[in-house]
Amino acid sequence: MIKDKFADAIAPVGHTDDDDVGAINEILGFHIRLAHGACLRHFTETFTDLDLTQKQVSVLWLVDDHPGIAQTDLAQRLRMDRATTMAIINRLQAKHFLRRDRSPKDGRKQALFLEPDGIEMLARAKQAIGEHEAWVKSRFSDKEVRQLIELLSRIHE
Amino acid sequence: MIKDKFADAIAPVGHTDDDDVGAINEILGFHIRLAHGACLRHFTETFTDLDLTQKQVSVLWLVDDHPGIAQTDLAQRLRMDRATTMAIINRLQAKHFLRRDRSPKDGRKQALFLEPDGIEMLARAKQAIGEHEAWVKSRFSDKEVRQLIELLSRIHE
DNA sequence: GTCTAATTGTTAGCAATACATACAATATCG
DNA sequence: CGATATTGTATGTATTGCTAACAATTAGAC
Repeated sequence: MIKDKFADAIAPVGHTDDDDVGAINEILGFHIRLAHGACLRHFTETFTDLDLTQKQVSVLWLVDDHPGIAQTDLAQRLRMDRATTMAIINRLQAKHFLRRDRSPKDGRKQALFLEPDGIEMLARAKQAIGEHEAWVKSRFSDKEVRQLIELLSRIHE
Repeated sequence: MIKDKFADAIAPVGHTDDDDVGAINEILGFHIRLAHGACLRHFTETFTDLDLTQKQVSVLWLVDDHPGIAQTDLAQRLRMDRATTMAIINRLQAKHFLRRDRSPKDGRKQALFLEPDGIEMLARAKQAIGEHEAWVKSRFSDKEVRQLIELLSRIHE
């Protein structure tokens, strides 16, 4: 019944209006992190029913786009280390969303493939991503979206 | 000796070139998250010696900007819930970077103040943030930085 | 003023990264 | 063949984000 999250009204401590000193608000990285937080929060809400995280959806999506992809390749594309990738793959496998096949070409590698459950879940996830994206993009014109993607890409590429 | 992180060379699985289907690369949220990841990773590297996380620095900074701020107010500004804020404050207090004083005006609130160690650490942190910011901003013109901040603000505000 | 409701801090617990490290199996190359 | 690198795996730790419950305090309704 109690809406905990951010319902808390703030009791302003002093006088400051967030735009005084060598303000934290001038730090680009600060805004990137806040925007990410807002984004991730809305994503999580949107995916409450599907019980999937952003990382998990990304993995399903990439495995679908690249059947037989290896864990290392996945990790590289999503900028994760191998241990973290393992944890995510394990969770998805436990839910029967994907399977590991030993790669015939390279015995060290595990080729990843979506299971039927995973294919269905991905379809639903893409639907939900549509909503989520609409929420994000509602703030921008098409031109601004392209601009934003271009600028952000310079950071992570 | 082994540079684990992202040293893994990728073994391209197939043919795809990342720009075929209803690509994941067209999702704005995806780029926000990758950019955030890259940002956070560099931040963490920059702050290895200081042993501070991004959240912790933000808290120190805000407590310095708003002496006597309450935890709820902090949480609201950084978009965290109360429990998470507690954990962060506890860690910072354990390091003697700040202290809790019961607020004289509202017995429920804890007024936060930096301790001498915290003040010194924040000074060093701001130095490090300068480097970190330079790394981020090196990709952009001044105009683009302002643009980016303006656009990102629309998401988290 | 009193009683009820809301706020604030706190504690405990859980899930999901993110990372380091070490190990085994496999592949590659001199 | 033998040294080295790659890949997956297992373990362990830290941080974050959230829920749920509880006590103390305050604010509001009446």
